[in-house]
Amino acid sequence: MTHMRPSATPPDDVDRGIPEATIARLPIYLRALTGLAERGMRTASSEQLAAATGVNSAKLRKDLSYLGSYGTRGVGYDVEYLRYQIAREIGVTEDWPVLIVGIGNLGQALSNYGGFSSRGFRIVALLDGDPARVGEQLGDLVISSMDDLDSIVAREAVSIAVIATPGSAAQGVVDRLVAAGVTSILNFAPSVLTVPPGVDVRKVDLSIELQILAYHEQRKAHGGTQLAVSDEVVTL
Amino acid sequence: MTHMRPSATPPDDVDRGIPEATIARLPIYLRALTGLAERGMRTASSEQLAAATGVNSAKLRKDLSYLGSYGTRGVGYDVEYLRYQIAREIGVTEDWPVLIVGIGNLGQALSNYGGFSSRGFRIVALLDGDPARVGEQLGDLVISSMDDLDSIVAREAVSIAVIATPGSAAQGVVDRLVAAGVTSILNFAPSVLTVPPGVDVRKVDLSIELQILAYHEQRKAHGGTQLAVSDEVVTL
DNA sequence: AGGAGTTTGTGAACGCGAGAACAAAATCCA
DNA sequence: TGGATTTTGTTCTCGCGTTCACAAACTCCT
Ligand SMILES: NC(=O)c1ccc[n+]([C@@H]2O[C@H](COP(=O)([O-])OP(=O)(O)OC[C@H]3O[C@@H](n4cnc5c(N)ncnc54)[C@H](O)[C@@H]3O)[C@@H](O)[C@H]2O)c1
Ligand SMILES: NC(=O)c1ccc[n+]([C@@H]2O[C@H](COP(=O)([O-])OP(=O)(O)OC[C@H]3O[C@@H](n4cnc5c(N)ncnc54)[C@H](O)[C@@H]3O)[C@@H](O)[C@H]2O)c1
Repeated sequence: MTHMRPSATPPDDVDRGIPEATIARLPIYLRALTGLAERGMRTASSEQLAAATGVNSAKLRKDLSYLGSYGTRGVGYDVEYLRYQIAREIGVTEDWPVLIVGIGNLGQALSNYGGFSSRGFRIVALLDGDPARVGEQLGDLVISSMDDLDSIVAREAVSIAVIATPGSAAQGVVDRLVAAGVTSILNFAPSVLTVPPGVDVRKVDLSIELQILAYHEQRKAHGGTQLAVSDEVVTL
Repeated sequence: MTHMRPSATPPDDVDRGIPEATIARLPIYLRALTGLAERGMRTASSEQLAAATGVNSAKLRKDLSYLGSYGTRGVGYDVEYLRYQIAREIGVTEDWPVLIVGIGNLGQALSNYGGFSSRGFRIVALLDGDPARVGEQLGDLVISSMDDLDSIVAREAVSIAVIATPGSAAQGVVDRLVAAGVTSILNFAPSVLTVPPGVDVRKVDLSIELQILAYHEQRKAHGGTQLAVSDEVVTL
């Protein structure tokens, strides 16, 4: 998908390229604004938003400036207006249909979770490879067979799917999802997925998160650099 | 915790500061090495590891070089030896005791998950604020009351905890965890947590992940920059 | 109307991480 | 033994993201 404009050199134009790091923070701002709106706040300064989100206020202002000049100097941002603008930028003014594959421990927890609907997503189907599970009722939905994948994706216009199968099954499932037309995937299985260009994969790996915590925890225990300058190993 | 060595200026010494980005990848290498070892592979080159992890081989070599010179030029890395060295660096040669607070949909899925034990963690307690849930058996464990938090943390020497309560309860739970002596927290609740210095918090937010996917998905649908140079809106 | 106070939007400096490229070190083979 | 081959460890460069700092823009009060 290397689409490049004819005259390449000049970085003219309304460069619509919002930095990836900013995009990852927009949902945080969105959530904070929703919270502020619920508490009746009409406007909010970048400092207030910074306090509510834990993001540095200058960084927050720069992030918002990528969307346009939606603030008023001396006043701040209109909470409701900014909330809508961010939702529009992210693309969650309407709900996205989402499909979950692998209805085990985790898949079940996800399908029971009510928080997605208020954040721009609607779970439209649950799929599992185990024939014994197919037909089982779970909330409003019934678990479907993998055989129905293509028809479901087509009927519901699904472009986002969640994988909660064991790691060994994940690549096979991805391939089928991609073949069915899914182009965005959230992967909970601990495996490296290969997808064709144009398909996005994000992964959530709880073991990795814990291991990162463990690393820092270990450092805390061992107190600084042991083999450093003579400074008794204190081991607090 | 602003501990700084007397003579500040020269960056001499065995600078034990491994970049955060590297630390986040070590668990990926660890998992890949475990997989390769299971398939009987004795040595692996950086290219092979790169293929198995989806990480650029140069980046991978640089990451590993922070741990020491564990490779052999012309040969590669000894799989078992490197696996152990990484596990040691992360701090998962022994299991860390972990405690989960909030045994709802998600907390239950986590406590049923078998994958943690093989990756350096052992769930030692489940806590819930709902008195009706206390005493309920769940696998090997029984749900404890929040009143037992301090004694459990002390008895099991817990330093890592997982929060899976509703967002509204999260800050209160964190405060209690910190007071009990927990210094690393993995948070699933969609709220910004405030903790004293010395305490690490990592968050996992599924809605945010989905929203990031939605953003890119929206871009795919609208085909490039619409208001750009005259170049018919193609909308593939 | 005008000055004091507030807050945004952004230019500029800086630091970190990614990746290319290559010299050094080890193996293999004749 | 020595040259070809493989692969690591590291240097160098570049781009992105963070942060500071401040002028511009707006409100409020007198
Ligand atoms: N449960 C957790 O808390 C947790 C934590 C971290 C990571 N994970 C990861 O999430 C994934 C799911 O975990 P889980 O505990 O829910 O596992 P699980 O075994 O409870 O559920 C897996 C489900 O996937 C289905 N499945 C298997 N192969 C399939 C296929 N080819 N096509 C469609 N469906 C298939 C199974 O029938 C089962 O229902 C795993 O990869 C696990 O490593 C889970
Ligand atoms: N379930 C999911 O798939 C999912 C997905 C994304 C995010 N989350 C988030 O994870 C968290 C848990 O989700 P869930 O679906 O398991 O919720 P849940 O309502 O099913 O479970 C929450 C549990 O926390 C307990 N609890 C409430 N207040 C408490 C307190 N003060 N102290 C101790 N325990 C307390 C409740 O008794 C309950 O058992 C929520 O913050 C949710 O937003 C969940």
